[in-house]
Amino acid sequence: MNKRPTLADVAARAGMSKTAVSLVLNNRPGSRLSDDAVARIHEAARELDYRPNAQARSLRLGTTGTVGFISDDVTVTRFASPMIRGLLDAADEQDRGVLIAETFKHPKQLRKAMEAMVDRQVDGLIFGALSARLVDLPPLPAGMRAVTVNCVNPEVPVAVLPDEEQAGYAVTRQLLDAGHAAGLAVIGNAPVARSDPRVSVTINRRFKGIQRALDESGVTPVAVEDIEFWEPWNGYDATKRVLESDAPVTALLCLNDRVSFGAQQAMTERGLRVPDDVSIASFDDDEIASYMRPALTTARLPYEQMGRQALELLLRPEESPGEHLVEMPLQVRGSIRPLA
Amino acid sequence: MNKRPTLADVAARAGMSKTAVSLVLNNRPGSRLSDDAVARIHEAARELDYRPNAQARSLRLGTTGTVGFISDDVTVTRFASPMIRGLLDAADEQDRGVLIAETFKHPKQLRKAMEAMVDRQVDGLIFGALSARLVDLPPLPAGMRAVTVNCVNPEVPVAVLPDEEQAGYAVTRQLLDAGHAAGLAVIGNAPVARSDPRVSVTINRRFKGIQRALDESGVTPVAVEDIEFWEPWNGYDATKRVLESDAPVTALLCLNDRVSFGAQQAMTERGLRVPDDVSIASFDDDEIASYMRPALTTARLPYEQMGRQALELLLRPEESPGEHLVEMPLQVRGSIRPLA
DNA sequence: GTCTCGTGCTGAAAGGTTTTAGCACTGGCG
DNA sequence: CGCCAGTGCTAAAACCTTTCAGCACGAGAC
Repeated sequence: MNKRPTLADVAARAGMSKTAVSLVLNNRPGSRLSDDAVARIHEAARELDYRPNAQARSLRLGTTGTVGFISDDVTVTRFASPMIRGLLDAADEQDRGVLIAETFKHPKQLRKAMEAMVDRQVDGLIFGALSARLVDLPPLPAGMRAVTVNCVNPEVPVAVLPDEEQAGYAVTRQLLDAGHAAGLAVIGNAPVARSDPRVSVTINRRFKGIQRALDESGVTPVAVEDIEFWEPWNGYDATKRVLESDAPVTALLCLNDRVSFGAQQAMTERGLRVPDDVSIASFDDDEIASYMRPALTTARLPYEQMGRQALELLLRPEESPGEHLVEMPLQVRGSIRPLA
Repeated sequence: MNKRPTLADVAARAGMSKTAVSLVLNNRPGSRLSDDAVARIHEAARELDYRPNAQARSLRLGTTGTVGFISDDVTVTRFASPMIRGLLDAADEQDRGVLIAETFKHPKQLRKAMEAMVDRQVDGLIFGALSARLVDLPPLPAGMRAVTVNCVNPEVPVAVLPDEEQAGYAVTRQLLDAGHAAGLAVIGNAPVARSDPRVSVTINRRFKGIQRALDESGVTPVAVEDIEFWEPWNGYDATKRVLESDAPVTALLCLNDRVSFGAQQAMTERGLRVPDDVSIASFDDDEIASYMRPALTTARLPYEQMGRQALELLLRPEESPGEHLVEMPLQVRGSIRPLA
């Protein structure tokens, strides 16, 4: 039952002082130790399989090499997974640990999670949210670095968000370029959500991008259906309404993939096929998008990139305040048929 | 730019020694301080908003109040989310922090992740995997507590697994009880996976439970289709084969929900409806199961419970070695039609 | 009047690291 | 010879907590 070797053990074995060992192992420039001494120290450390005690080091340094990730619900939803992946990946590259907490229940929980992390002396905090919205946060301790990802907060200087305007433009462009200018229906206008930043700060940008593409080509949709929540059954209902209205629809621009999924079911029920009868494109690249047949053309929410970028921005010494937009790449699959 | 207050600050303010403050704040039994002193100390701590320095405490105590969670891929997939939720939830209740890492790339990464956590002196390690399989782990440091969740390893004494045998039985029972004894097809036998514990240690139990229910009622399926990987397109193909064989099928027992999803597509294409023409039941309660119309009857993989239980077992002082099976609750939805 | 015991409290060490300040020695220069 | 600069190295403090050992004092017992 022998404990972990300490710096002192290494020093003793190498016949040097703790100072010397510390200097060598952290190879501090300017410490002029003989080559012989350096070699002996390295050898002793290797033999003992010495690993520094992180607590002791943090205590001395006031820094832990650990960052905290706090999310409302993200951690905990399928949406989150790629975000965490990106974050962990980047953290690993920079030899940082990641402490994680979720706070989906209550502001009190958020405060508690933050305190727990601050007590553990994290070097920075990343706040993530499920939907890209304005979030409330308790005041940050002075000097605490922070970045928000997929959300914004006035106290936090740097935010990582998906570039929804670009995506709105790209998806619409894709449909128009395929010749669907005359028969385009938009499934999922969301008047309520669009007016409340606490629901989403980016949703309007998605629409703005869509509008820009439409204006550019002088196109007016043949139908625009409101949906309050972008869920499959609502997409199903809305699509049904459009199909029953006898509007000359050749393509559905759905506001997300779950809506597309519902839309496709509605079409299948009426004997319409994708993309032969009606094309579909949408947003998010939800898992479901690749299960559908044909697979869905969609603009991907780049969660992994966002997670990665959040961590890198947090650790980057030079502040780069402001919004960092991450491109939403278009996944071109089989759901759009080019019209002759 | 004032730093956090320390124990010494509180002591000074209360006119007491650091010892006294420590005693009071951790209310150690047997330390007999006057009521007056206790009150003064609490007051001083409150006024300064004192919070103990976690590193210093850990250094002294050799314990950090933090557990590590390492997963192959779990962190990072939608499967994982509920597991992490359960784990974080339980951790929060016990005032533990959770350090997280993933190792989906390489054994070397796993080793590195473990070392990082051991260096940070976690009080215990939880290993999670995407599929319930036998995993390789580097040797654990002596005295390190550990539990595996959704995987097993000979070095780790306690493992948390879903109770697949019970689920197999329950799902099959549900179909048989609905009168489908004479027309039951099994979609997704997986001969290769069944023979390799490094792919899955639980898959055989699922089949065992199915078999038990079949034997109990003296039922032989009208078809058993092999599928190597349980993905939608394979389910689609397998179902198509069954439908084309003209076997008198009234119900499909699919081995997971993604297979069900593909199966349903194959049926829709042939103009068959669920559940009117054919019933379906399966396993996992994947997100997709609730999107399907009708929603799928399925045995839920209880990831959240498993995560929670893993953490609780890790922290429970009395060892309870062995496998801990968590029930897979049957989600009864609309995909099974009772036959008259 | 001395001993013993209980009460209320504190000093100092320990835990493992980093870092500042400085010691001892050598060789070269005036 | 005396001085200085450079070289190779180390003692000790500091980071903040917990806890062991024990001090001082007063009261009661003998």
